Amino acid sequence: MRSTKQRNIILDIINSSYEHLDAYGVYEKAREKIPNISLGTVYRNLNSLENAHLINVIFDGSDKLRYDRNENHQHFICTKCHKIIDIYDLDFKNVKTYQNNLVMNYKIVLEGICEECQKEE
Amino acid sequence: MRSTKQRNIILDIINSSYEHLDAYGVYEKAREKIPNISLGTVYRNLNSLENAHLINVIFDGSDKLRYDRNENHQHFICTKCHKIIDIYDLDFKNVKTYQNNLVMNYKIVLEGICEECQKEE
DNA sequence: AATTAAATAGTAATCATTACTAGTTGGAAG
DNA sequence: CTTCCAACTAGTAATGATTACTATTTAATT
Repeated sequence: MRSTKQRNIILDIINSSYEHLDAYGVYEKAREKIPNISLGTVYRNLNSLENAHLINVIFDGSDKLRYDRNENHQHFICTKCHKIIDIYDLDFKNVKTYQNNLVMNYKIVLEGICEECQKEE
Repeated sequence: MRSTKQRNIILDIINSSYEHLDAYGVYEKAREKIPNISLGTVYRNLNSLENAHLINVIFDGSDKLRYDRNENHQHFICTKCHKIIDIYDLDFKNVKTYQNNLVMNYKIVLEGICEECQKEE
């Protein structure tokens, strides 16, 4: 992965934001620095940065993905308005509520490379 | 939520399958029972069943969502081929591997209704 | 049996994301 | 420093999963 002006700016936007931006939001912020940056470039870099484990994707239940810093924390996601709240103090012994948010269920996903894909190439 | 033939069959397909079907896969299985069922009906019912917490959605990193039984278990998802593996014996003390799958990172999401949305109606 | 809101089939529309193309550039190797 | 080329970019077109729409049907209550 080469270091380009576009990629560095996109990574910086994600790392310095606490807004859980979607691709278009990143695009808008990136245009402040590079006015003619292409939306396709933003998508391509968000994907490659995610593959390189430099940023994270969040599926919030809406039709668009959101992007997040690569920092150890968890999320509460509202199933009505799709708001994302960062969690730094998760206590699994009592998760019926988190602060004043009502928790209905939780999901744990391990991500990685499966046995078959490890064998390839 | 009314009980319809279509909705009951869709719920039954999800509950009796271990394949983590996507919407089109559910549609294909549903057509075996109701040949002229509409794809829109499948999408609409998958959404309403999920809102009613009768089934679960899984985001596997691909461009389509997948649907799962509402049963307490977790998932390993391969970031290369998007394979989903059910986990019934998650041990958080050692998650560098799960069986022979290499775990790169994990995500925990609490889902529910945020403080603001609880106030509404 | 009448009523009506919710659901359906079939089709059209949306729009987030990806693909494509011609031109540009990072950075490795001489 | 120059050459070189795979990786990258801007701009635009295409894709396709999902949702919206409309006329008709139906669950289930009174």
